[in-house]
Amino acid sequence: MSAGFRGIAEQLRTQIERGFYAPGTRIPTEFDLAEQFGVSRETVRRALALLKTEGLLGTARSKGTYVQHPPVRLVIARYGAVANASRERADLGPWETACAEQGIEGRAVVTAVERESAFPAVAARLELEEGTEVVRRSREMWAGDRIAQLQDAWMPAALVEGTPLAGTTKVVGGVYAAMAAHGFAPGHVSEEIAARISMGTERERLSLAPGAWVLELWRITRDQNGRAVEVLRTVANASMSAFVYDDLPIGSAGRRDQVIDQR
Amino acid sequence: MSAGFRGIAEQLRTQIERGFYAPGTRIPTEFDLAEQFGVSRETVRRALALLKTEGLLGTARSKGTYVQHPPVRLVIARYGAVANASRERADLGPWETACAEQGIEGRAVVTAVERESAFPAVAARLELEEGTEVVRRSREMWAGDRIAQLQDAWMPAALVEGTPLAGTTKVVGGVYAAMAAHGFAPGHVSEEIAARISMGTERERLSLAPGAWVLELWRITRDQNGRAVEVLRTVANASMSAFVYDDLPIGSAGRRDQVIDQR
DNA sequence: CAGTGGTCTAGACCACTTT
DNA sequence: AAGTGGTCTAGACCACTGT
Repeated sequence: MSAGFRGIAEQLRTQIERGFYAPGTRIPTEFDLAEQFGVSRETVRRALALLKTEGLLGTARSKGTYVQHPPVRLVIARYGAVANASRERADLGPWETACAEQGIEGRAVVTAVERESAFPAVAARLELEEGTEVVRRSREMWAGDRIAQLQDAWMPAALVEGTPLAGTTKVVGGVYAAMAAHGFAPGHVSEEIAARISMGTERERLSLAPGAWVLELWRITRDQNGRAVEVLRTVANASMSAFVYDDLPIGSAGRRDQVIDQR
Repeated sequence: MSAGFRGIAEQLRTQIERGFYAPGTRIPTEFDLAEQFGVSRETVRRALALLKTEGLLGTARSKGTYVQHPPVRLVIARYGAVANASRERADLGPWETACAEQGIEGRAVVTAVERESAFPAVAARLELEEGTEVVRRSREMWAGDRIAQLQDAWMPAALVEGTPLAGTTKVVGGVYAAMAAHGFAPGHVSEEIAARISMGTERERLSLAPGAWVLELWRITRDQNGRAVEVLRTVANASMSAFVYDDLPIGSAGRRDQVIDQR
């Protein structure tokens, strides 16, 4: 039970959870813990490594090992009444508005708008030939001092040419409104959520530890005629995010069994 | 680049991705790798530990280190047209059907049906006083020889008393049909998806490595009057799962991301 | 029995920060 | 200069597997 580095990790985990070591405070040095537990420093380091991958501890080189604050979970409404809640100021995007409502400073920063060839994952979702020209809008969604999400949106170049959607500036009034104004009003969307290990550049941009996970969400937006007009990929810090689908209607209106759960 | 245990991990990762070490095959022993890279065995072990938390490698005690097969992603339709796809055999539940469509043998096993007091997370979602009596149905969702999901469903005891829903056998025709037959037909559902580190018993039951992540999905089902009649918690192997919401209708009011809560 | 991965040690050097 | 975490080593013993 209490033997080995796993046992040491368990004891430390308990102490953290019970508040003996409070979030933000420093725990004893590796040498001190080694002496305290009567083991070598390497054994302590193995225990600490476990707690680091669990997100309970973080280290600052040459400074010490700190108890991490529990991650702020941004609950992001993807659908439903909540998603249409009050939005007084039209100059603020949904991300900023939402964060503001929670007392978080939210910013959405457009990092790139570029024309490129659709790679397979994008082409398939837009129902285009691979290599067809598309316009990519890349954005960083900030929550406080961290990037919570990276977003890339692709639209067929033929569709957005000459509209503000192909420009590098923020789209005033929102992307969906602009789409509607140019004749391809969104009709419905499909979303897919999966989790995976963070990779290369995104790990740095999201300030994630090696081995930390991300949530990858793909959304396909179709117009009233069912034509795919936009595909959006969101890569989110998994421990900071939750996605909500509110008030999905089921049962009535001739559609039977619309929700498949795992029964 | 090639220095240190991270560099060794990177070289091995590349070799695995390029097929030099194929899925299911054994890689050289730790001693051999140490000699091959000209480092100590401990350094090799640190590199292997990285690849294990990434899910690329697995170890069998006293047998060797093996390249893991890429995880099978079970795409699980939560909503929409896909969820209404062919379902010829009424005796098969949605889980079995979904698995069959992806060429996997799926089974749903009821592991427990018990009466208990609602703990806070359940009581809040069912809008009950904490401690109110509820009936829990626990199930394991198998995909092949592994458990892909653990599910617990709670319903107010007062609602299901005397119906098949309080029984320990599989509910023929589906839970939703049984609910409708007893006067609380489902009207709409809300779902919330988040990711977190796997814990204690669930890690063993899902055959996960320490530090592996799970997706936790909560669904609240409401009847036509908006009363919460069931809450379902699904804990899924994160690397094996994808959740899909198809054909979500967008009102003219628009639908947008929003941060609605913080914890 | 030898082979394999799991654990542990005592000591070393480094890069970096704080005093 | 002292303290701290990051890396690495050479060697040891264990539990378990397969021959």
